Order: sequence, then C-alpha cells, then structure tokens
Amino acid sequence: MTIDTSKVSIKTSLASCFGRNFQELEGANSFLEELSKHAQEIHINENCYIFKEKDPSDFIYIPISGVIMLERSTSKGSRHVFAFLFTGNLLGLSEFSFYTFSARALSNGTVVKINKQLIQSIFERYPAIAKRFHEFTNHVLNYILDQLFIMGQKSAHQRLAHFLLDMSNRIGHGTSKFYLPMSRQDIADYLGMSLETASRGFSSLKKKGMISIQNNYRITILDEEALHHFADD
Amino acid sequence: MTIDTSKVSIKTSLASCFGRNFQELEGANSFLEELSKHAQEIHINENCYIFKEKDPSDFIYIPISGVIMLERSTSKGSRHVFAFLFTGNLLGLSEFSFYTFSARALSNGTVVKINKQLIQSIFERYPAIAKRFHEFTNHVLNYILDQLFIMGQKSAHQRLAHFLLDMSNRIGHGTSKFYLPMSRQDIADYLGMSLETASRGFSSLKKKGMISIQNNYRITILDEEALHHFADD
DNA sequence: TATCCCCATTGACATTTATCAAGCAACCAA
DNA sequence: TTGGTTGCTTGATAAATGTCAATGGGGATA
Repeated sequence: MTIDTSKVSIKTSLASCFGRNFQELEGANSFLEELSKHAQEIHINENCYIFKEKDPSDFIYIPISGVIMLERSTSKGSRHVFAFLFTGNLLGLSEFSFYTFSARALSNGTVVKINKQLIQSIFERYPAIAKRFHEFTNHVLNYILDQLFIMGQKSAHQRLAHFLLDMSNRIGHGTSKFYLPMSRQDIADYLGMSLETASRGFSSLKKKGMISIQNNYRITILDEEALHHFADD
Repeated sequence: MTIDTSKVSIKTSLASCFGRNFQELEGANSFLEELSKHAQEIHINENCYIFKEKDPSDFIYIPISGVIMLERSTSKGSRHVFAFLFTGNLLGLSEFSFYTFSARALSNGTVVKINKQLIQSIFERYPAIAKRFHEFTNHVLNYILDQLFIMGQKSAHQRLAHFLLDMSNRIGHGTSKFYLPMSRQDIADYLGMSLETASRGFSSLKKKGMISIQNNYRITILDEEALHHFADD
C-alpha cells in the first residue's frame, strides 16, 4: 500500500484555507476527501495567466503558494488591479458564467484547481459547507467596500499608506518588515494613480520617517501608529 | 373571514424582488408565507436612518417604495456614499454582526423588515432559497467591482457620465428621461469628488449636448451613445 | 569588469480637481 | 409681495496628480 503524498498535501493545505473549525462542519471530511481525489494541483509561472477576462468560469482556484493578481484592462490599454491574493485566499467564487477579470501570477507558485460543478454538488449535499463559502463571499464584499471607501475619500499618498498597512498584515502577518511581491506599476494600478505618484508616495512616507525601503521591494514600517494616523486622515 | 390586505401586499411585492422564477424554487411558497406572517412593513421618512454604522445587524430590509442611500462617515466629518437602493434591491444581507455603513432614506417610502434568524432558518430548510440569495450577493459584488474599476480608472466627469447612465437604467428602466432623487452633494460623495466638480460635470455634459437638465433633478439623456463613449473613454 | 536592461526615482511642467467665495434661482414663510 | 433660506452654479485660485523626460541603481550577462 502506497500513499500519494501529493494528494495528502492538497488535503491538509486546503483545510487551513477554509477558516476556523472547518473540520467540524458537517460534510467537511467528505468535501476534503473529494477535493483530494478530483482537485488538480497546478504549478504556475511568474506572469502567466491562470484565466483571462471573459473566459468561462468553470473552476475555482486556491493559491497554495505564490501571489496572484486580479486585473481588468481598460479600453485605452491601461488596466485596473482589483486585488492581490495570497495563500489561503479563494479565487473565482463568483457564480457568473464568465470571469469579469483576469488572474495572473506575480510569482512562481502553486494553485489548487477545483471544478465548480464539484463544489456545487457539495453545496447541495452539505449546506454547512455552502454557508461557509457564502461567508467568504461576504468577507470579500466587505473588503471591497473598504477599498471603495478608500478610493473615494483618501488622497493618493493616504491610499498608499493604507496599502502598506494592509500588506503588512497580509504578508508579514503584522510584522513590520515584509517583502512586496509586486512592482510600483502594479501598486499604482491597484490604487488608481500613476506609477510616478506611487513612487513619490514611497519617498514621502520615507522622508516622514514612517517607513524605510531596502532594495525597492523590502519595506520596514518604522512608525506604525503614525502611518495609521496619516492613512486615516 | 377577513383578509389582511397589508400582509397580502407584502407577499406579492416581495415575490417580485427575489428574481426570475423565484416561485418555482423549492420552499419559495413557505418562505413567502412566513415572511407575510413575520415581516414588518415600515414607513420611513425622508432623511431618517433605517440603521446606522455599528448597529447590530439583526435584520435585512427590502425597499418597497422610496430610495435608500448607504453611507459611511469619515473621521473628518465628510462621508462616502456606497450605493443608492431602489425598489427590489436588498439591504443588509451581510452575515456580519454589525453594519459597516448606515442606511438612510432619501425620500418617504416603505421597507419590509425581516429578522435575520428567520431568513437563516429558511436557508437551512431550503437550500435553493439560500442559493438564490447567494446569487444576489454575487451580483452586488460584481456591481461593486465595476464601481471600484470606475473609481480607479476614470476622470470625475467620466464617473458622472457612468452614474447618469446607471441611473437611467435603474430609475428610468432605460428611458432617456428620469428624475434624480439625490442631491448634487450625494452624487459627489458617491463618486468621490467635490460638490462643485459634480456640478461642473453636469454643466459640461449639458454643454456637450449629451444631456439636458430641467429643474436640477429632472434629467434627459439626449445622446446616449455619445455619453457611453465619453464615459468609457 | 564592463555593459545592458529594467525598474524606480526625481524634476519640470500641464492638467485635473479641490477650495474658497460670490452670485443665482427656486421655494417657503411672514 | 418681501425677505430669508437652501441648494446649485460659476469664477478665481491653490493643491494634488498626471505626463513627459532625464537620471540613477541593482542585477543579469558576456
């Protein structure tokens, strides 16, 4: 008897993605069991698309490692970045037939690809699982509303400060030192400003003594309280 | 034997809010039946709050008549407007314990107030109903993503053009003449600009021959194609 | 090591948008 | 009618942000 270690690893890494006490939900084990049977683990290379805008949305994806960026291109050749996804985020939960944005890997990494019909059939058999996923969607909705609020009310440099605090939480899990996996252009397109304004924002926060920058991508938050205060006006 | 006409009217007006073929879903009739027994119909006056930020979110609300505005105030005394809701929209679906924004009536009107526990118990008994509501949340999420895209990528006057086209669809159901139920300030706070910029936007679109304005609130779209083209860059 | 390339930064200037202030039109109350 | 109030528009100016262009630094490669 052999153990397929790759499948086992899917199961354990997924369980931690579905939130606190997931294993206690009715159907959780069957769900994980079916996932480890039918879900595919896919390696993705930096800058490759996982799916594109208008592709049929037949799968959901869960990043296991690496960073993913959600983007939509504009009529004028520029683009908007909706979000950066890390390990444990979910991707493609929408129940629409087509994606309304593209998903691109910012770094090499691994995602688990799950057929939506499989998810749907689990939902029908185990309402508790469906409810948990519904809660995820609600979380996302809340997060996006916060982002909308920031976009509507805050200045460019404040938005950048918000962004850095958010990244500190999500990448560094609250530590003050972290590594940004995206370029200045990516950040600018996420925050709705030009690359140059984003760059000036970094310089300004640095000059104010709130952050320090090593090597462009390695950031240290020197004065979190001041940064918070600045971000929130 | 008497008929409680107000209850009957709740049932019929609600059924149309839950989307196409709602009546065919398993549990739809029980759901509507329980709603007409337990849901309250509430009259709300212009400018009154239905709930406020940080209130416990124990109810969901469905506007039957009138217009509702969702807003969040900023630390500096200004505010952001997240959305305008009309008949048939749903409000308070979030599964969080507290509202993250306030809901205020823009005009006199009526809403149906439904206890969330009631909804929850229906969801547990009838997965098809839960699924339908989940689809609603997804719709909202998509709508907000579009709004985020517009906020990030479009100029102030373009955002106003988008707004007018959206209102034309939602208020006038696609007709070119409609009545705006909100002030210039409300619009400005929704689109993330100053009152004056919003006003200049109206004047500019008028001068370009895309719209005409009667009495500040009554708008006619004169050249929808041009307006679309301008809005989308 | 030297060179190239990619990206970030910085500067100068143009454009957009905010702010402050004045004027105007509709509406209401006396 | 008159006067006052409220909300919208318009103008002048300031501040924020975008655009174009030049500079600079780190990493890859020959």
